[in-house]
Formats: sequence, C-alpha cells, structure tokens
Amino acid sequence: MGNRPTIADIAKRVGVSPGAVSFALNGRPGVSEQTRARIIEVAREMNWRPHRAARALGGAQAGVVGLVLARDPRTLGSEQFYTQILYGMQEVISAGGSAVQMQLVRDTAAEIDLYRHWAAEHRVDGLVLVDLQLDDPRIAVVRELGLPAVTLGLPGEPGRLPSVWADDAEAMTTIVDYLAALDHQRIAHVAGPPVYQHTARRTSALREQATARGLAAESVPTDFSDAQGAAATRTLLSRAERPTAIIYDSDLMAAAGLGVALEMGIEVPRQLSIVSFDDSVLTRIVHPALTCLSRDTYALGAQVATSLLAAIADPGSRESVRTETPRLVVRGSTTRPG
Amino acid sequence: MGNRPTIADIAKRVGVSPGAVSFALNGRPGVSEQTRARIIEVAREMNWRPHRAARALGGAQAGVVGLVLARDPRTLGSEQFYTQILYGMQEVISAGGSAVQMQLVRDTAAEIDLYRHWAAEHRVDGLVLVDLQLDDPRIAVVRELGLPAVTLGLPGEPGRLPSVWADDAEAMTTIVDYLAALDHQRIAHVAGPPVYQHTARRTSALREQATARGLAAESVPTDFSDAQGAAATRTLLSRAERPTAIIYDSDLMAAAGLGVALEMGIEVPRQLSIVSFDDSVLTRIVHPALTCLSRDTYALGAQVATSLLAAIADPGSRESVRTETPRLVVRGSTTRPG
DNA sequence: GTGGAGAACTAAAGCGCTATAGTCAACGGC
DNA sequence: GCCGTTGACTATAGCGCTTTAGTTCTCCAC
Repeated sequence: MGNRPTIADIAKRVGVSPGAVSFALNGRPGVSEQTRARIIEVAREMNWRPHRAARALGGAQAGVVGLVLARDPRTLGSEQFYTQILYGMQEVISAGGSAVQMQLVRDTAAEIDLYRHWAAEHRVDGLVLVDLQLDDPRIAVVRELGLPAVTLGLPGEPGRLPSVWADDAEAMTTIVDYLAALDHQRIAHVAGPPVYQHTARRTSALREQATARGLAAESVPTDFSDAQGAAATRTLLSRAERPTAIIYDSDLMAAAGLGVALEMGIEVPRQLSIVSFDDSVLTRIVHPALTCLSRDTYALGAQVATSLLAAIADPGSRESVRTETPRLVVRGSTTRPG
Repeated sequence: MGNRPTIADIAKRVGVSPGAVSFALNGRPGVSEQTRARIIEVAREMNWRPHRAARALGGAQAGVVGLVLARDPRTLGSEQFYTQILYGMQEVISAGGSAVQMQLVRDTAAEIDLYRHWAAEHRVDGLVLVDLQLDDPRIAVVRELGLPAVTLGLPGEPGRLPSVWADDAEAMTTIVDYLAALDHQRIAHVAGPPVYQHTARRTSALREQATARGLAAESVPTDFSDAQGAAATRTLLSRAERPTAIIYDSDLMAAAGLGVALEMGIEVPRQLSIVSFDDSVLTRIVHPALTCLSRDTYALGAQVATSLLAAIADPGSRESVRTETPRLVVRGSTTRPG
C-alpha cells in the first residue's frame, strides 16, 4: 500500500549507493551512462517518485507556486477569468512537476498574511500577484520575504517585479475607436474599484480619448460585484440624457448590465450598446451575445507560469513580457445608436 | 532574510533541548507548564513557524488536501459551484493550518494519474471526490493508494467512502411539485452526462414523478457545456408540442437556455418556465432572474472539509453526512403556462 | 534509608533526499 | 616507475522536525 520505494531501495536493488542513485536520477555527473541507465530503469520498474518533502527539506524547492485571489465573499462569481488563468498556469507548472496552489481570501490584508505564512513554512517557491493596486503593499512584502514573484497586469514598474501584461490603455482605445465609428456620442464606463491599476489606466485612457474626440464620457466606479454593476447601470440608464453605449470592466458586470437593460425595457443593441472588457462563456450565453475584448486567457496563464519559473530560476530577473492587446470581438450587443 | 528560526534556535535561546521545544509547541506532555509557556512565548517572539517539509518528512502530514476537477477545456465555465465549495473548504482547512490544492485536469484518466502522483510524492493527506460516476473508477484507486477521501454528492454506497450529500431525488421532486402546481403538463429536463450519478438520480426521479402524475416528461443528456445546453434547448423549443417548462441541471445551461429562448422570441416566463438546479450569481444577473434550487454552497464546502479532516484523523470512518435538501427559490423565470 | 514511581527533561535516531568530501582503481605522461 | 588526473563511485553529514529511549532528580511509601 503506502509503501513507496525510496532511493535506498533502488540503491540496494541495483547494488550501488544511494548517492549514486540520486546522481543518476537527477541527471548529475558522477555515474557512468551504463549505471545511470540501469538505475533509471529500476526506478521506473519500482515506480519510484521523489518524496517532495524530503527534497524540500534539503533546501530545495517546495514544488508549489501560489496564486491568491482577494475577494470579498459578496463579489464571488467574478473568477471566471482566473479559473482560466489557473488552468493555463497548471499546464506549464505541472509539466515541471510542481503544482499551483490557488487560494481565496477576504482581502489584501489576509492575502499578505497568507504570504507570510507560506514563506515561513516554505510552502511555495513563488507567487503570482494579480489585481495590482496603486502603491501595492504586497510588492514590498514579497520583496521582504524574498519570494520570487511575477505580477499579472501591469508593466513591471511598481517595485520592478517581473510582469506579464497587456496594454489596457490601448485596449480601451480600441473600444472607443469602434464606438466612435458607430457614431456613439455618450459613452459610459462601469469600472472596477479605482484602487486597481488597470481600472485607473482604463479610466484615464477613456477620458483622454473622449476629450480628443469631443465625446461625452464618464466612468462609474464599482466593487466589481454584479450588484454594483447592476446598480450603476440603473443609475446611468435612468438619466434624461442616457448613454448610448456602456463599457463594462468585467464580463459579470456586463451581463448584469444587460439584465438591467432588459428589465428597464431598453433594447440592446438598438437603444443601448454594451461592450465587455473581458470575455468568457458568460458573454456568449446571454442574448444578445456581448461584444467584448477577447484574448487567449489560457495562454496568458501559461505565459505567467513561464515567467514565474524564470523568476524562480533566476531571482534577479526583472523581465517584463508584454502580451498581445486583446482584440475586439463584435457580437450582437453593439450597433449604431438610434 | 529567508533565515527562519528553527526549533534548535528556540531551544538554544530558552536553554532546553530541541525535543522539549517540540513537545511544548505541539501540546504534548513532557514539559512543565512553566517551561511550555516560556517556549511558546519565545517562539512567538522569534516568529517561528513549523517547516512543513520537515514535518511531512517525519512521516507526518503534508498539510494539503486535494480537490481535482475533471473538465474538458471546452466546458470550462461551469465551475462557479466549485469555486464556492473551494472557498468553504478553505475556511475550514486553513483554520487547521493546512491548504486546499485545487487542480483542473482534462478527464478522469488524468485525474487518476494525478492522484497516483500525489500519493507517490506524499503531496496530499486526503482527497475530495466530486462528480461521482456510476461505477466510479476513482474509488478503487483511492482505496488502493490508501488516501483518505470523501465524496461529495452521493450517499456513500459505492465503495463505502464517507460522503457528504443531499437528496437529489427529493430535490427533483420539489421542482416537479411546484411545476405541477402551476399546471405545467409538458416538462423537459436538460441533464448532464448520464454517467454522473446525480444526473442519473435526477433523471429517474423525474420519470417517476411524471408517471405518478400523468405528466409528459423527457430528459435530454448533455456534456454540461453551454453549447450543448443551448442546442438541447433549441431542439426542444422547435417541436410542435414544445415543453412549457424546462429544468436545467446547471446554472450555466439554464442561462444559456434563457438566451436561446430570447433568441427564438419565446417569452420567459409566459411561454416557457425555466428552473435551474444550481444557484449562483448567474441565475440572479440574467433577466428574468432564474427560479432555482438554492443551498448554502459555502457551508457545503465547509462540511466537506470537516468530514475530510475526520476521515484523515480516523481512516476507518465511513460516516456519511446528509445535508439539507436544496430549497426552491422562485424568481421571475417561472409562472403558469399560457 | 532505600526502592521505585513519576515528572521533566536530554540524547539520539530517523524520515528521504542532496551534497560534499573522500576512496579507489585505472590511465597517462615524463 | 612514480605522481597527478580523472572517472566512478561510496561514505557521511545535514536539512528541521518528531519520537523513542534514556537520564536525572524529586518525592513518597514502607
């Protein structure tokens, strides 16, 4: 049953010392090719696997990388995006024999706490930081703990952590370009919490674009919950001069917004165009399907994992990887106003 | 920096042996209360944490429990439910200083593979098995590996693993009761893959209920994807004698079904009532909001975690916990037909 | 006053693996 | 023919913790 073979068992069977077996199995010099082959064969035969804990104890790696999502339980449901990221990461990380540990916590304070615990217990080899904030407190903590980390979302300026990012400003411009071409004059933006860097970037990009083109534009902050997304939509649509197009920072809020429009008897897209900043199954199942920015989230997760592995291998690295700007996928929720 | 204090450091500082420190910190007898207090204080002062790997190596636990989701990448998006479960589990598991390791894999074969890896590497102390199948191959594997496990969803018959479950048949009856009271005569059921035990149970419960009441009822199997949910809905609604109510086995498919109805110009709920077997943010944001079976998924996750911890503590235990049958939450998607 | 029980410790081994220092034989060059 | 190398190993220590088997010391009973 649970009697896994150890390196010593293999050594005995092959007739060499445990050290030799370790060399052989780790591709280190110190054994002849012949012996190495024999050892590897026996190891396979005996169905040997390294004991993670034993390796980790020897000062080596824990074989786990962490991804923490700080979410108010009330805003649960917005993790579609991260489920995909997780999947993409896992593909890369498991190939290296490690695992991704995802954990949901209540807020950033709890997240930082968790990092300290993990670091103290040697539980993880590296971290992915998501939902970057302005002046993000996590950066200093991660540095202090000496944990390799990669940020997802913003160019690596903050504390010079390596990062994987896409250009949010450019993405917003793509949307505004399109809406302006359709002749929308009043555009609203149901944004996330202003403390998030990506929200800030999108908001300022929208403002710039609107000014440049002489459009009326407005960003409404929310906490990313469906409730606040719906509430913001209701407010916007209750105005005398209501917007003809609304851009939502998440697919969940976009879907909620669509629900509100239906509820208020406002036709989508005839009277209101809707664009979501995220793509997911959600944007496809509602009717009309939502026009949105889409990208290969799975690949993004894989890229993050790759960058993280690089950061773990070389803790000095600060390389920042820019990924493709999400492209606009036009579906049934947008048209000319009128 | 990464120079965590060890038990030996504490021992030196207090002036006792490492063994004594271990006793003290683990609440084991062998030290005086006075010394124990002193040791605990110093440990806190030095910010000591147990080194997980070292503990695990000593034959103790890995401090991780696993939850694997087998999902065809195409059907990704249906994990809302499990995100909640995960959250609930984490609350309980982290309280005990452990962590939940969730992993997404392609199919059951990959899942079994993963279990073997995890067992061989001593990575997890226990498992939660979800999406139970008829004659589930995982049960034998888990038993063979000697890994404590709890199943979620079905009474623990299969191989007598402890389980946490709710009565699916009763739940289905609740729905049919309600629809029958509204005077629906033709009810359809967009189900999951028949290989799943819960699908099988719901399907047969529907058949029984329909027979007993003289209703026309039909279950259509799908793979749980939004695409097949939509396709099944299209087929059902294209019939001459179309159903006046459809029950969906997941919130995702229900939302997709609603989208199809809108697309076909069929009014919900006037011409079609929709009931979802799962609740989530999704059922609330669409319009009309969906009538559904609802339960406290978070609490369910917590219960699963509790049962799993019990199973780990006492591997012989087979206790099965029955949870409340989900209750019907009526929203805007159901009414009398006509 | 002595034997023994119990409390409060210490000493040391061991978990499975890695890493470093050493051993030993074969080989080659001058 | 001897020294120095090199290759192929072995021996051993050590990672941080738990645990078992001692070792003291005190206290009490007879």
